[in-house]
Amino acid sequence: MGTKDRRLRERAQREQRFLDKAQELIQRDGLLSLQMSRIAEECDYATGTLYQHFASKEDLLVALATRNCLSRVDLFERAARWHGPTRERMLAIALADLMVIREQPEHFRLAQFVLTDVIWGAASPASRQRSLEASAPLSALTDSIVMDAIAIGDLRAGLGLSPQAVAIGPWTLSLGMHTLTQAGLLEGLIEAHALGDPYRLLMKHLHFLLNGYGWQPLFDPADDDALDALTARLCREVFDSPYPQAFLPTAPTALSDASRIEVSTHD
Amino acid sequence: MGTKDRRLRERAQREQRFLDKAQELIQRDGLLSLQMSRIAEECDYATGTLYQHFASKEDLLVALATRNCLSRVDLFERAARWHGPTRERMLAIALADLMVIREQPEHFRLAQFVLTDVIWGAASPASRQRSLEASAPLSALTDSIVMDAIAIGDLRAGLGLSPQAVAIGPWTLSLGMHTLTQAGLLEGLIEAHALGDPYRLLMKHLHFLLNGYGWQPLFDPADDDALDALTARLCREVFDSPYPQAFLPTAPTALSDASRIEVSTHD
DNA sequence: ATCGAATTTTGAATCAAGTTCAAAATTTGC
DNA sequence: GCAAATTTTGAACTTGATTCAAAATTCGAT
Repeated sequence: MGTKDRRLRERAQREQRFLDKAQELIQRDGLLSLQMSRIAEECDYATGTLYQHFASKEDLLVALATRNCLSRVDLFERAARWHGPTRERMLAIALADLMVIREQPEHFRLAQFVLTDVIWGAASPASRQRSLEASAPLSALTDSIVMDAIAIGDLRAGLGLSPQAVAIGPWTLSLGMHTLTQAGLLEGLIEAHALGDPYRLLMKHLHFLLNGYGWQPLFDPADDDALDALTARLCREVFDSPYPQAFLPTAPTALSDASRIEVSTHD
Repeated sequence: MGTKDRRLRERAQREQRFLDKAQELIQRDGLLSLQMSRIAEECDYATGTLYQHFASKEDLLVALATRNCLSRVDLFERAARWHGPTRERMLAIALADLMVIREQPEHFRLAQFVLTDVIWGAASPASRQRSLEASAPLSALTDSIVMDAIAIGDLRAGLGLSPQAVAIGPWTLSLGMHTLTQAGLLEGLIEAHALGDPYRLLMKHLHFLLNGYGWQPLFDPADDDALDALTARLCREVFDSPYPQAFLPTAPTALSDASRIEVSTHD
């Protein structure tokens, strides 16, 4: 029954092509102007065929976000399985996230859009389920770091929290910072108050949080040089990746009127 | 020239009515099924009249989110101007956020949706500007708490960060946690690992973060009773509000299979 | 009070996409 | 080689945002 297999394989390939094309169109024209008929057309298929794969536009978006999620697993694995101090492994996870976002900001915007109840709620339960399953490995990896840290003694057992509950802290901190950054909500603040690069800011806050947990060895985020050195080393040793330009402290520009406080949306 | 004034006032009133109705419809049928024509119709106006106020549906949504933001200012002010330790005032800000979200989860979902580049990008620059301005007072209030803390000595000056940069930490932590919670992404984890209420979890992580800053007086988040006592006291003293049910530790239910890790979407 | 200009309101018409589905094309099993 | 089963097609349908010419209202001056 090789024929059956072949057809299934071809079908799966086509699905990937659709997703590739969707990705491409989003990258080119933005999420806003993504059209189902366009995706099909540019793949030389009829619209109806596209609907054979995805029950709705929302479903397609969720599927795309899910695939993006899966594509991140290997990067996270490198971070989690790296042979280094547990605290640095946790930072490496955040760094992995960060690298992806810098390379492909649309991935994050899509994920953000998909998490919206408008989209999430309109997607089919099956798509949602698949999406949830795709992210399980990612949280499992971060959880394992916390467990290692407790086992080794880098992290005082307990804290009154399960390992999973601890892992949620850095996760939410990153998520929140990325959300603000992507929305451009920090730009006003950054200019007005010379906050420096938002990702550098994220790394600092992560260190503060880890310090708060008492995660050994403690680190002083105020020491910019040490922060740079550590971040650069992790990029190199864990990811063979150059130290991201974006992290360098912003060149001191002429400060604009400090009374101008620009932004937020506190919820 | 009272006539001109009256017309302007009436116009503004009508705009509020439109927003009220939009809010109501969202609450009733969800953001997904909000229709422009419906809003107009239920206010006994023609669709075109609605478009006299809002250039597009996106504009209306941004305007609504902006108004919600403004409505929160007084709550934040109570927190920021409360006569208590700076650390507790900062917690009160987070608590204010939390109370709003529990009372009106749609407010948060709307804000989340609006921050999406699909909506934000489609809104008019004027709407965006107004929205940014509306949130400035909120960040100004939190910033002022940080500045007070530094002035009093509760927070070691510096940390290598400006007051604004410090304030961004708790903000992002809250934002991220709310995002996960709203999306229902924690539900699987919570059941599987008995995390307890997500908002209780948020309060704990906030304490860890503040401890990480060295914000005096330090607090041990592992002490559930003390956490409850503190949270309850703040609710009462700052907001005259009863201690939210939701904060109580979840009743120990039969734990489901601990190997089942359900969720995430790490970005 | 009345008239014509200016402004505002109206809602049917327009337009844009997402979605469907009956007909056409293709594949399968015999 | 053929009929049943499956898949593909894309024009038609549907929904809902947006527009805009006509109708109604307000205004300012006489």
